[in-house]
Amino acid sequence: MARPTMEDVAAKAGVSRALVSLVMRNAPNVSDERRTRVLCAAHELGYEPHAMARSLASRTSTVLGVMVSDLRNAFFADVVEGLDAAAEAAGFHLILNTGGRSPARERSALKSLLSFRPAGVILLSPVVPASAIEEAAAQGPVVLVSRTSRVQGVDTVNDDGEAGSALAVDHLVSLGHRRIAHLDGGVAAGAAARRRGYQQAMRRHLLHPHIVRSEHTDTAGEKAVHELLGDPPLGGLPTALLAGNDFNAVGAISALEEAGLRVPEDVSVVGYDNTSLAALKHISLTTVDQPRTEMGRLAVEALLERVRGERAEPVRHLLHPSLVVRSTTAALER
Amino acid sequence: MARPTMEDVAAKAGVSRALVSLVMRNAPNVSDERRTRVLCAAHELGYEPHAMARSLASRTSTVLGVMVSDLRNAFFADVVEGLDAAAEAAGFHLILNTGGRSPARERSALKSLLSFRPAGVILLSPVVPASAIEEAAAQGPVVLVSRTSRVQGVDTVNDDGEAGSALAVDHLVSLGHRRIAHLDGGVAAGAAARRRGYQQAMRRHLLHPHIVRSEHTDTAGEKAVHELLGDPPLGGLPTALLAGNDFNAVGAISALEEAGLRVPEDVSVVGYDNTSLAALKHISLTTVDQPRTEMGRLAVEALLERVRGERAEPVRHLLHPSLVVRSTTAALER
DNA sequence: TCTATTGATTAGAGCGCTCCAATCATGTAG
DNA sequence: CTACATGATTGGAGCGCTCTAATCAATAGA
Repeated sequence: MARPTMEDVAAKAGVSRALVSLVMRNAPNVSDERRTRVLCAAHELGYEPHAMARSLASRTSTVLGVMVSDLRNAFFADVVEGLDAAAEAAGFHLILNTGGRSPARERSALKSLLSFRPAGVILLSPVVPASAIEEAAAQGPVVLVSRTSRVQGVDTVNDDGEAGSALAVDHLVSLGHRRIAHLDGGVAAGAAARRRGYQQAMRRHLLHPHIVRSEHTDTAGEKAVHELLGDPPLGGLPTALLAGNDFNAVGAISALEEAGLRVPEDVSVVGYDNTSLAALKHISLTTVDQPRTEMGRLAVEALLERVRGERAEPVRHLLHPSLVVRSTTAALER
Repeated sequence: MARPTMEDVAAKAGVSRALVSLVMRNAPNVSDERRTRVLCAAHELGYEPHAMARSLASRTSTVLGVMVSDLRNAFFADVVEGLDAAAEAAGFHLILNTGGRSPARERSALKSLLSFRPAGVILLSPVVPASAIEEAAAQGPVVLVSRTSRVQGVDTVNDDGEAGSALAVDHLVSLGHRRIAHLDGGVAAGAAARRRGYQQAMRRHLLHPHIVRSEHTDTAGEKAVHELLGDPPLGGLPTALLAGNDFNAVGAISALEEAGLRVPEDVSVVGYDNTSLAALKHISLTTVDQPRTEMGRLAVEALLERVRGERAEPVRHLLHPSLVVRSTTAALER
């Protein structure tokens, strides 16, 4: 026997299908007597409304399309948690895709999401061209996370990479450091902002920026330190390092220690992302924390504001990171 | 203007709605001439079929409900990646929920998923009682990942925790170790199997198991080592440790090193899970790897076999882990 | 007494699609 | 030629629901 429908409940409760519909949406103007009768019948039959039929008939959707470029990245997994919590609280559901950082796959993933006519779409660090985003935006509200874009009518939620780097530099300067190098994340998402923030902060303190091209991996961090030690900048070896992310920082630390330099006594190191890695006592890395779950929450909030028609102008959230000071930074010994 | 419907495409192409439907499902027995005409019209209008309407009309679903107990756990994030890849390849979509390890929240999350009448449901390490799983199973196929259950008609996909521990113990024994302790994961999911596997493997080698109650965190690993050092077992301090997971192992290592013991020269340590942590050169932890993405793939496969009616008997996949030997284990020096 | 007024209830159309059965072309054998 | 396949095309019902407008009952006002 198939799952019961509204018709079955109506028959059992001896009312019309429309009344059942009203009760299921707990509309006002239904007598208590009928309401309980319908509710009982529904319960006895194990009836649950059919979300898709409801969506089709009401021409509204409770589904939010989410495309994640890479779920393996703990950052996005955390954002999705925030997304889900906020969506659930508002009675919405997530339909989720991964794009694998391939424009072609992401494009088809996006198309796939749109075929469900979601209330809106949230894209986490997409690599698709702006045109694809524009197309999606023509179908409904779009929120971009960890990606900026000037597409009309698209909201964005980003972490303020510049501010994060500034926070780190300020911290190091306050500890007396003046020769601070940056191990940069290359083309990785967000790396440009971090680099910019570093440069600006250094100039603000009237210090010379020194950037070593690197990547967001521990081996790249090691390699960068080797380069630095092999070919020190004019002013001498840096006394502090701002790594592109935590993995890079850990690599840098192990290379420093191998070279006989102590962290933080000889060199201070700051990471970025506050991954679970950084929190390990064994590593205890000073790092920049981004409010990841909060980013998810804000993304849903922005989307729902549009869905509800409460706002039409685009909003661009730039979230403030915070510095988590642990044991890899110390005052400069003179 | 609203999104175009099949009707619009039919009008534009000068054919009936039914023909458009046939073309969209690329059914046979449609003349090439009409097919291209419909396809052109659809393309010009930017028409895409409405997945929910399609689902409602065809009484079939391309949606798989997925409930994840905790997405922040990298293990599940990886499984979801596998899930998504397999689902996409088969033309299915994921609708995803998180349960936050709370039975109440999970229950409502599950209900929520079922309201979409998915083709089936996949639960990742759910904490809901068997009755809830039974209810879900009454509505359609259910696959359990990282949770065993004897519920009728439910498939399960698990990593073989016993085999993993055995692998680790065998490795240590082959290196000459005989006093091997286990830092156990307590009530964490999967910990019991790992403990069992350790005990069985030790007995098989005619060795005395020694279990230290611990948890899946680095601080717990440290604490466990302190206990071990403060109150050594009868036969003397262990020369090798099998930790409950990688975090625990890292904590154990730092406690050992603090106590002046070298890893692996004095004590070998094996982790479990092969997290990104273990792969860091700085840590380079020997650990047990579970085929996470593969687990996701198998879960979808099992589900779709049921959906397609290819199988009725329950299947219980037990995936074989493998040992990743890195630098925290070495032959016992005598 | 009759008409408004209000609140509770329901019939019926329709959301965008699929699917069955019916129809309409063709060609092919009798 | 007619009869009959065979393949291409279409009308129309219906998936499970919502929503508008209509209906009905009950009370209040004149």
